[in-house]
Amino acid sequence: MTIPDRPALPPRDRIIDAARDLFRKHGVRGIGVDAIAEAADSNKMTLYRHFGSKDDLLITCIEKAASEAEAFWVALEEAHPGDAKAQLRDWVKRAGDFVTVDHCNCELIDAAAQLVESDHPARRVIEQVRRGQLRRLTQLCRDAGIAEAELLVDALTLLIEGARVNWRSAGEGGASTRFVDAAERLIDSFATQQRVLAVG
Amino acid sequence: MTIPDRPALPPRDRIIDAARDLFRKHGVRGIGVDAIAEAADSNKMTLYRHFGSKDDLLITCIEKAASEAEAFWVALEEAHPGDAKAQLRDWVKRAGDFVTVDHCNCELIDAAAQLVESDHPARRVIEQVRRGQLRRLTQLCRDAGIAEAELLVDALTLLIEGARVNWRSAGEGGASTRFVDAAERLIDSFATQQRVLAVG
DNA sequence: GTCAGATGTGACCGGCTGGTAACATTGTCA
DNA sequence: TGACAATGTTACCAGCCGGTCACATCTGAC
Repeated sequence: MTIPDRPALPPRDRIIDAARDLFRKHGVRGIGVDAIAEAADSNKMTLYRHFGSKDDLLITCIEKAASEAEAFWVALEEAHPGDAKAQLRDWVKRAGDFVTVDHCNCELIDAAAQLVESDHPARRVIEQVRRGQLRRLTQLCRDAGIAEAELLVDALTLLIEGARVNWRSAGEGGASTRFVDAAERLIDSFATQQRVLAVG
Repeated sequence: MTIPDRPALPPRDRIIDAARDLFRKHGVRGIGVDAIAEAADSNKMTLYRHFGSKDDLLITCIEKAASEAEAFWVALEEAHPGDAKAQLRDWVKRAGDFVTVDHCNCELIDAAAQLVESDHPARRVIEQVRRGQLRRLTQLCRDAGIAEAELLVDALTLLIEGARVNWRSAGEGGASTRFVDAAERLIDSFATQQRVLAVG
């Protein structure tokens, strides 16, 4: 157990890392603070000195995931400066990895979606992060010349959320590995704008 | 509280109905047997006389949802006898309602997916039900003349699971209302078979 | 009426979990 | 060395929850 490969990290960071990992694997409700502290090679008391409550820890995790998502967009722009179409194509591929690689931090968001009590303090943060992501992706689609950018983004949202859920329940052999293919087809459909009811 | 509009239903059925509703809303982990019994206008003891454990109740709920899904396919065949293309088009529309209407029984399945412990007794049932659904949908696509039926089914799976998750977390205003549009575009794409990398 | 089976009621147990208190340990800086 | 802050350890509390027990109530069949 524990994470012996980064001894230099202070307890607070180790706790956040462990919490993100375990929240992802077991759900927010499925893991206890004791287990988180132990996995972080720390203890419950230190956890509560840094985070006032389990919810507080959860929010911190989400915020860290959000800041990493920020880096995602920066990398996209740096890889294809000024080329929105290339960025969109690259976005699909990276999102595909993002979903199927085990280190998928966004999974935090739907782990937290289990908190159906809509007044949960984490919901606000989650909504804010999600809105930011959607705004950026919509702008990217628009820059890439997609007319109905909002529609495409909604469709891509369904695909990516479905892929995350499916990955967690079905794993390697599941449908989530087809995310990239499906996303590219949708983008094609919106880019060419030729909607015929081909079936029937 | 309680469900006063069906007094004739025996306690066992009321408990199943209440459990499905509450599992859906709060997740399997988020609701207690006491609350289920009370919502069913019954009590915990009667619950445990009919179901050996909470897990047992969960499995019964999933099985009932599965049998209703069976009725779904029967209705589809009756509505368009022998016309696979029409059935596929209708499937999309019905699945769209299925997802966005609050009475979405399939949500049980991903509520149960929170049970990440892979040895949970409900997992077996869930996997079995899911496989059956996929098989039927694949056959329908094939009958409708889709060559790469498995690929299309995987893509539709992602869409529908994403729509369910998104509906729960975002509701009316969310992306899940675009499910039908996205699904039709995907079907078009697979039916016409003309995949050009239109973007870029 | 009465008998049996199903249902309802309240109390209870044990384990887990979020959270706290008190004290011990370590490490660092002067 | 001494002092201080951060961290670790142990024990504990309270509440919730899955599950059980003993007993009361109801209902329909005969």
